Amino acid sequence: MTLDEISSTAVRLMEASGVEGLSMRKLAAELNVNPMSLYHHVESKDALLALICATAAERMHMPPDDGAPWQEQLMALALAYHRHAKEHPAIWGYLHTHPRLIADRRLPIWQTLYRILRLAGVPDPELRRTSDILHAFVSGFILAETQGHMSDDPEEIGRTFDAAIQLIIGGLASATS
Amino acid sequence: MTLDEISSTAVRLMEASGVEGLSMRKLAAELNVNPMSLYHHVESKDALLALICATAAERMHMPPDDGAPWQEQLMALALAYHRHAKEHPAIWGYLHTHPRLIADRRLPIWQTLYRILRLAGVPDPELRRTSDILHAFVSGFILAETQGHMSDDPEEIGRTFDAAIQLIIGGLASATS
DNA sequence: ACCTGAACACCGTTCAAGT
DNA sequence: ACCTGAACACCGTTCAAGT
Repeated sequence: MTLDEISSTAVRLMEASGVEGLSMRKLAAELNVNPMSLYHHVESKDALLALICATAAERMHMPPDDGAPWQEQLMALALAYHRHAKEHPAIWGYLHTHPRLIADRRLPIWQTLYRILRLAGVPDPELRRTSDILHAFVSGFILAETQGHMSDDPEEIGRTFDAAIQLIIGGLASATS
Repeated sequence: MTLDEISSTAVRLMEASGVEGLSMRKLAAELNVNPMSLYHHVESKDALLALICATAAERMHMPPDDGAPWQEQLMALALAYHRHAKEHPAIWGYLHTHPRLIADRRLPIWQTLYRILRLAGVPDPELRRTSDILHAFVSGFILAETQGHMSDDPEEIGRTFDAAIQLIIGGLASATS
């Protein structure tokens, strides 16, 4: 039994029945192993969830720099992030309620966001603050969506997401002009 | 033993040791009562938490209409909300991860926000969407803050919060002009 | 080094019985 | 109507013992 097997089985359980559907005991049963054996590969349940989130954040595919205006690139990044979160709702739901787990600035998401914000004219000393704000905003949106606070109609949610990003773009433009 | 006693004791436990510090069994012990007695006053733990959140949302004090420009009133509302959330971090942490619990449009927070957005020139059919976006943004910010994703320095957090609201104001201004 | 079983200290909640 | 004790079906994790 490897760490990879453990974490991919845990991901399967989460995708099947949410974070609350993942327990160390169920995970062990799924792997035909004693619950305590897991603790030889992972320090705790929290550590396992942190590992799963870190892996998901690392693997997230980022849109490349296509030379388009920053407004378009920011919209593309937001849409990619949103799509990714919707494809793995359990993991990203957990991650957005534990924002520490995505704090590592070397992650592709932050590198890409920094590049686009520089393009938008955000000065270097403001990059950290501005990227924190934008990520908090998008996190809050996705959390509201996954918790069913938004409309039930996916098209209306799409329009609302668009409007949200347009609002951010307008705000950034007015701050840097 | 009344519902009020139950919920105010539950709030005390939450403020002392977070949501995870509240259990039906500890709550019963605190009230010198059998754990099962609680279920004669409350349907479930979730229902109790929903009641606590609803009460907190209703009681939130809103800044009055002082005739100031919408930008100032929106900033004042955001600051009041932020302050309130910081004073009761456990309740608002739970509420922001369960946004359904603040969905009731009759709550003072929504009434006030609608009034200010109308002042800002947001057309009536857009009020619902725009207020959802703004609330999601502020929720995401507060969640990031309470989870320790933001800076440790309260002054820096204050500056970041200011910048966040200025960004929203700039975005609203560019959308309605 | 890796795995195990028994146990500890908890949970929320059901159910039948008491007053 | 309100409260109770015992029980059910779970948790995460510690610890001592096995190979």
